[in-house]
Amino acid sequence: PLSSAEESVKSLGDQGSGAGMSQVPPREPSEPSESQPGTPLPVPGHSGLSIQEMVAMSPELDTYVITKKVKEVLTDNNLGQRLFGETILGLTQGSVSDLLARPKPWHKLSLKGREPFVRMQLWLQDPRNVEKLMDMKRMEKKAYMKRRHSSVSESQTVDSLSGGDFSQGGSPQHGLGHHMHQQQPPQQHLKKPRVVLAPEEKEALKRAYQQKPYPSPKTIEELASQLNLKTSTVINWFHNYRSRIRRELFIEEIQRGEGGSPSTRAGKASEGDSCDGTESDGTVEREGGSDNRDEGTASTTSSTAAGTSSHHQGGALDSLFSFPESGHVSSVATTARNPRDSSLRKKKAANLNNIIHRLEKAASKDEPHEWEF
DNA sequence: TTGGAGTCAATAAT
DNA sequence: ATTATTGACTCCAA
Repeated sequence: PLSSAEESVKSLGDQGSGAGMSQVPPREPSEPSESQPGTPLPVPGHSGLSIQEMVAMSPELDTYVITKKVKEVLTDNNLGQRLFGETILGLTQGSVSDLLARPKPWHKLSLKGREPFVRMQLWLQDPRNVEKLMDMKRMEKKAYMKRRHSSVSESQTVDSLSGGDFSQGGSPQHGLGHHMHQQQPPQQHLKKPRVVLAPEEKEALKRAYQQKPYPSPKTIEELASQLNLKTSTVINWFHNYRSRIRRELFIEEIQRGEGGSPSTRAGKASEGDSCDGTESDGTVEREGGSDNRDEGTASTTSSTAAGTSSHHQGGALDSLFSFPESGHVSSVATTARNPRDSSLRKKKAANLNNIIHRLEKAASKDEPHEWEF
């Protein structure tokens, strides 16, 4: 019943005040050459504007609703993330999985980050797209079967013909930028063993993170040697961890107010919370009764009413002084009260440290600089 | 250079 | 077979 896939992305204000015309890329849809700036994926039918343009004009989209719907459609039709991702979004399976499972709220996305969601929205718009994908799936299977058959009975591989098949769809839109090192030829070299951190190492890193989300190069070196890891690995770990923690905060922000049914408590006691007393958690966590919320400064109140959400207009002020994080320092300290889910509190604390880090960094700069909130 | 955003792609887990 | 996880890499802005 509750479908209403948000608003469409149509209706374009034309060139009312449209600055310059679209520069006609002298590039003819020639061969499978890599178009750099243009539109990698054809983008369904829509007028001739690139997705980039559409993304720029797109109204606010509810990424949560969109991914929910996409997941539903994919499973209902037995369509995999790989095919969907490569064909519709121009992304790999892993990226699709991540995107569908943990979509960041629209206002936190960069122009680039919004692209996949606009594509999904467009895709959902026309049911015929599902049919098309299913057809492709069939074709792939057929080709696969054929290949398997010929390989056993016939030694000859006519790949040369390269009937083009579907593969040309345009997945390699990633074009430049992936000219990894060597590996193609019979290079008996080695494929990077792919570092896999042991659970204990991760624990140690997390502990270090709690203490210092932004370790100095000195600290990083120490950690690296102590854990016997490459410095770059430690650096990458911190980059990734910060980034992923941040995203979880966004998600919790969205889920808040999840009406619906008293489904299974998404408690998800993840993170072992290996609190080794080292907490040093300066976060106050008084147990306040009322849970007063958005004061004059309404934080992103995603009225994620289960389903048929109409048009939530407001919001405009949300991302106002949107530092990487939303919410205000004071808010964080105050809101940290929420007995259940100590991990949430921990994350908020990390978030606070994050902000503090920035403030200190900025404060140490030459000029007294002023905060432009 | 540092940090953030997006992804890739190997490999874990279902 | 698919989907989930995650270290590393590219691109960018400050």
